[in-house]
Amino acid sequence: MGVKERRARQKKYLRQEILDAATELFVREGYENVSMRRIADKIEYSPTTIYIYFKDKADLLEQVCKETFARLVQKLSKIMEQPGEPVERLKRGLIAYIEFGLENPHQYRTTFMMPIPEGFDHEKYHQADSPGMQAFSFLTRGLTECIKAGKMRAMNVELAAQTLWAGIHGVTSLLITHTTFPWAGREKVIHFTVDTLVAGLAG
Amino acid sequence: MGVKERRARQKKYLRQEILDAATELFVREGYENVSMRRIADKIEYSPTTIYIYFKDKADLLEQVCKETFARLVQKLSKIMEQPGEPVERLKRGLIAYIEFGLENPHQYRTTFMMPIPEGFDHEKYHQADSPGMQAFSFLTRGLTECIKAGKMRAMNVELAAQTLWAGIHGVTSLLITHTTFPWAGREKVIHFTVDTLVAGLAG
DNA sequence: GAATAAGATTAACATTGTTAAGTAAATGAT
DNA sequence: ATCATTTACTTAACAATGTTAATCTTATTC
Repeated sequence: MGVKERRARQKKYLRQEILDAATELFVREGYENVSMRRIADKIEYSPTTIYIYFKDKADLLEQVCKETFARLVQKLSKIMEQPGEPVERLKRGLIAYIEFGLENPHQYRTTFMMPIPEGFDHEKYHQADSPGMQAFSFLTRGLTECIKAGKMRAMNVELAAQTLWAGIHGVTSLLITHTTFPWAGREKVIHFTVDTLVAGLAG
Repeated sequence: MGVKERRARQKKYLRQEILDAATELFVREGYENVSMRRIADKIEYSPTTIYIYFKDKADLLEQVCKETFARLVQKLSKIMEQPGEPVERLKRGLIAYIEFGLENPHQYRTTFMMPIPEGFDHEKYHQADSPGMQAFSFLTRGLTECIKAGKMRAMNVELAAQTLWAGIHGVTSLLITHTTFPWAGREKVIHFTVDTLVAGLAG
């Protein structure tokens, strides 16, 4: 009676295959430049098959981003688990975030830079276990550690974390969007921004 | 023999009328949600007429944004001309930038948050007299004044300005995109970010 | 008044996301 | 084993999009 399970397995397999094809195309050419028909061609199914597994194109993208940001959370986890000076660790986390964004510009753009589609479930989106929120919680935790260790003054941690997020999101998104701007060197800008933010918070 | 001039005037008039219609629709509903046909309907011309005055939809948007950011430059000019303590003036400028972005979210998004279309004239885009670059130059000038007045340590002004831009762009774009995020108060976040950035630079 | 040029329109194309209807095969029930 | 049903998928089509080519209309020029 493993019939149902085999079917479920097959379904899951195709779903993942669609997801992989979509990921590759989205990453390479960007969401807007990839049509449902192109994705379908890639996996050699008809376009409408995708709609059996995903509600629509936006849903497909959402799932792609979910996968990507699970990887970010993992990356940040590893950094935050490491022992050592908490301010340095926080800085490493901030830089890791920025680098991740630059390595996955399309996913970063769609998750953090695109308008949240109307009729979207905001509750769900900002739930504590969503990848975005998990990533954000590294900031508050990192800051709290710094304060506890006496390396930073006491402050409104939530507010400070939001400012940190604004800062690192700012560099990331600008570097992604304005690739041809005469930057004073990508690495330089990244490190100077992180240093400035942390110095500003340390007070 | 004022015929040619009258014609030119009429052409200019219709061009502006298209621009105004497009602006209103873009601002109200966002670039992607406005079709060329809708714009044409609004001014009671056929859709193809727009193509006589503008290369394509992207060009139309570009002109709309140009107009908007001329206004930003004006706003920043006024602030920077005012006398007073240079650090406070710089802060006021930063906050004005953020507020302008929040007041014109669609234009801000399309100018600073959207991928620069391929085959775009980067030379032209990052020319010194483009509105974006003019706005940016307020940062370097503001910083230089602070250093000259001995209120800030000597530093790589270009690099510091880019970090400032990253910071204020970060808050602006995040507040635009993630309206439902549990912010610790918009005003609070804005001011705390500006204060943190400036404090970090002052050193 | 005829020729010419400019301005605006009609019709159409290719492409998009998406849905409704239909088909074929695997599964379940009798 | 046969019939009915569910499942997986496809074909065909729709409505909307940006954009172009061809055409018509109107105004200017000679």
